[in-house]
Amino acid sequence: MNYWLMKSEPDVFGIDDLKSRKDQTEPWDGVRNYQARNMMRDDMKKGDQIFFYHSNCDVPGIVGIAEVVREGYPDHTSWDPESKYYDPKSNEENPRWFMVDVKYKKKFKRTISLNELREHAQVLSDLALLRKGNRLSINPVSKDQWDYICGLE
DNA sequence: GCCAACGTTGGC
DNA sequence: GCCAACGTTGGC
Repeated sequence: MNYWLMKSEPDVFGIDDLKSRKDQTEPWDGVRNYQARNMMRDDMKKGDQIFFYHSNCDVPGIVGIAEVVREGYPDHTSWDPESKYYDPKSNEENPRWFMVDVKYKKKFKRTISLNELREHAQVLSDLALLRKGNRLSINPVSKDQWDYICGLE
């Protein structure tokens, strides 16, 4: 099993939004970055665990856990001209962008903030999230990192 | 709102 | 293939 961290802006779609969705499940659409696409298309498997990260907000940090419930499939918003994620270079015959479905698992009692994670830089030195200039919306997390961060709650 | 870091685009 | 210009991300 693999572990991931996925960023989302709580003003747009936060963990409470995921929890209140039908089946507590949502397609992770709108990702328009090739590295992130490749991870969703090739690497994220059913049952993989996900840290749900809130970005661009008062206290950025990990707020809970989700799970991959459907593996990579074409992101149909990419060929919908009405969608804000529309990409004229993508179409149904030759989809350029992919997504996975994620399901709510739990919300942490408190936010494990980016600042707090930085305080553990000794242990989490390889955490992609903490690397300078990291803007990837999906990051791999090792099992050790996963267990350690879960222990912080 | 600012700005550093990074990705993408397109002319050459 | 280079690189300047531009757009986006995301912390602060």
